[in-house]
Amino acid sequence: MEQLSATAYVILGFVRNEPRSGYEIKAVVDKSTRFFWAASYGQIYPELKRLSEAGLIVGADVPTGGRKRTVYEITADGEEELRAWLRQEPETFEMRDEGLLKLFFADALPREEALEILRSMRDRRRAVNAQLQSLKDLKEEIEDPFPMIVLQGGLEFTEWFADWCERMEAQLLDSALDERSG
Amino acid sequence: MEQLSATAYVILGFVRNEPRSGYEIKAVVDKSTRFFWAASYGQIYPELKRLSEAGLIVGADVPTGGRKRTVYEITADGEEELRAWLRQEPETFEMRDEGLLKLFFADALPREEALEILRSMRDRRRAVNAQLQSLKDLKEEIEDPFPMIVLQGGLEFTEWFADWCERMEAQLLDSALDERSG
DNA sequence: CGCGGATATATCGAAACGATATATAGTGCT
DNA sequence: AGCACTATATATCGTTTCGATATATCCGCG
Repeated sequence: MEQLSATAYVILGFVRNEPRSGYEIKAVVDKSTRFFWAASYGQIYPELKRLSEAGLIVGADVPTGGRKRTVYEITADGEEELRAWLRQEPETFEMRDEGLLKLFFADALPREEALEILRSMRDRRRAVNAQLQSLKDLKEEIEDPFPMIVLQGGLEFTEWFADWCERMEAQLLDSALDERSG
Repeated sequence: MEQLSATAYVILGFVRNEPRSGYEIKAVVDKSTRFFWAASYGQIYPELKRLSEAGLIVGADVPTGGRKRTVYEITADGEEELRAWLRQEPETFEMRDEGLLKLFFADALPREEALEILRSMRDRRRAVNAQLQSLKDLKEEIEDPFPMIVLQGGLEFTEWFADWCERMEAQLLDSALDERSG
């Protein structure tokens, strides 16, 4: 069998404990893993077909009134495939941060405008932190601790990053003073 | 004019102070911005053509022996375009971390194997930290402070992340003990 | 009853990824 | 001098992903 994409395992993970439709998978991804692994409809629906053909999930037609709807459950093979993947060393780690990119080239701006980049970055991280906090607030206590650990990591990360921005802003202000006085 | 991609600005930034070929741009990206903004040949060469046609850079044929070679410089228009972009609020922030994704679904594994994910993540962050440290070591003191600030940020981030992995590992071990004793 | 938003699936062009083809230059080894 | 290997340089191409949108039904609210 072809190597599955990480997005395939996102799907396996989310249909593991309860049956879900493609739409529901997209919704739950957007409320949780999106911060470190996003998925679009253009990935999810074709992937559901592939996983179904491979026998790792099974779909059941559960229409809501007259609108057709297919919910998927994981199979025993799918469970095993998911666990096998979880046991492998994580490979992909990618980051795309336009803020860091702008900061990298900030020498092209007057110093005061360069500082503005750091302030934007800080504000953005704080905003995401608030977003994560509201996610945390509406979550009841559950037996599976891992989603909460990851969410807590997101909270600490955004806090750390925002603080780093402030420290760097202060450092740049200090060095500007040094140059003028010394 | 069409909106330029962030990768276009990476190119503008790197040809700003010295003329560079597409190959050299790829090389310098791979040694610096790759950690928060990667670029492939498939983006760079077409983008060089577009930027050249738009008058934001100019190419000069500077062959090495019999091998043709085009190096690009930024124009006054290109400088202005770069600065205008730097002044805009950063938009894109994306992360894809297969480690966090596996951790998120780690309840599907026995607890001991789940901890192994955190150990892998920690090791990986430490390895990247060492990589960044060696980059830092071979860099002489220069007037532009921003690339070094960003590099220092990468060092602190990888350290923070590795430490977080260790803290979470300890926390999971503790809670496992609690369950057994209480 | 009708409007707007949520549910549900599908698709499609544009962009990005990443691997590789092609060709020449330089470097080191025997 | 001959050879292999790596670096330089540009180009391309199939696959994947993004993200926006088309289509259709359902439900709640006024």
